[in-house]
Amino acid sequence: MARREATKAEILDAAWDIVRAEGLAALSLRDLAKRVGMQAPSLYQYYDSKNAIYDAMFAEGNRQLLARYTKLRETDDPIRDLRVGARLFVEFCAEDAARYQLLFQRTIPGFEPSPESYAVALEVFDLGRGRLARAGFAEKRAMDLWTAMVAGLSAQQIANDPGGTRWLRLVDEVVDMFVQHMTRNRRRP
Amino acid sequence: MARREATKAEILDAAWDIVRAEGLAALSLRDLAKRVGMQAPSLYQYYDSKNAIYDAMFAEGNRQLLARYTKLRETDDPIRDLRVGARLFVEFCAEDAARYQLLFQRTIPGFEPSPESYAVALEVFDLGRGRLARAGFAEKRAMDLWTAMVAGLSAQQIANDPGGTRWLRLVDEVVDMFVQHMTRNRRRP
DNA sequence: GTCTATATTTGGATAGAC
DNA sequence: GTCTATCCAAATATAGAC
Repeated sequence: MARREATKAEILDAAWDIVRAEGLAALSLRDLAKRVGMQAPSLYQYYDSKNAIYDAMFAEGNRQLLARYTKLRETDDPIRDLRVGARLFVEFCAEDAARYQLLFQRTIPGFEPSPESYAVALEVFDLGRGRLARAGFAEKRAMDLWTAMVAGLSAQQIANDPGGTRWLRLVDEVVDMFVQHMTRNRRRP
Repeated sequence: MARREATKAEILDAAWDIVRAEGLAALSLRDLAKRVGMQAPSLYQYYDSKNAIYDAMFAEGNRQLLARYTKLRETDDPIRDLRVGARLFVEFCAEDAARYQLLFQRTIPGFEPSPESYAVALEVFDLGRGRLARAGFAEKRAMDLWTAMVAGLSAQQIANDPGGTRWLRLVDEVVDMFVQHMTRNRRRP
């Protein structure tokens, strides 16, 4: 039935509302049920446990990110694509701190994503790696450097200027710095 | 009495043991009391609340970091000092994920550091800013770029290679990349 | 200063009626 | 499929005896 899927989606939406307002760790089944007009035990008709809800949120967040990435069409300027992609990522992180915490930090004791959900996260990662390789940076070291810089911009933006653009507007500069550095040091021991 | 201070320190040590083993959010007064051989209510003789314990841990963590920084004596090569300082920071973060979470992320609902504890964190920040200025990078933009890169290396090291050196060993390269970039783009609009 | 006892709240999860 | 009732566990915090 589509009805069931609609209810599951409604529950997830309410869960996002709660974690955005109260913090990721503050999610409780009672609050969640109240918000969708149910009693708490009824939630178990839709999700097997609280962690199953976190897991569905994890997968959904990664699918959102994947959707934005795939919507970006590649141009004939892969460096420009890198800038756009990096900006997309930092914006995605900055617009929802709770989601960022769920997707990229491991702060909920006892929760870890299921293999199926984690597969979506891997897809995102591989897509990013592909874009980077297409720009000429296929080595593992390049990808490690790249992820560190994008992660750092995101972390600082969220932690020290939520809602602002203080680190977001450094994205282009960082990408250029990276590209120049990697180009200059190409193929050296 | 020094006895009281010794007991407070013992409690803090036990709290660090717990969060390192179980996660920052998994700290409970019952477990903590058991570990120091008390009943839970007795802890209130030493700390007013659970958040007061988090607060003391926050201050202690920052004092540890500050101590390591001040132990680094400045040389006549400020760029080299930057490398050493950045490595120190990433190592400090990587060696204790729970401490990193407490000091640099805001994941405990309802906890925020007291002004006194936060003052220590500011001291750390100012010290880093001073080192960076001494190397010739005094602009706010430079500091923002710098913190993003160091934070990114730390975050990736903790999240994706705990106990390893995969991002730690990129520190020197990142510092050089930063220095070359900032030097090249110096004094431009 | 430490304890026992307990208040109070909150939470995840299950049983079983309807 | 939703509810009520409840279980069970865990948690912070307080009161008051010793």
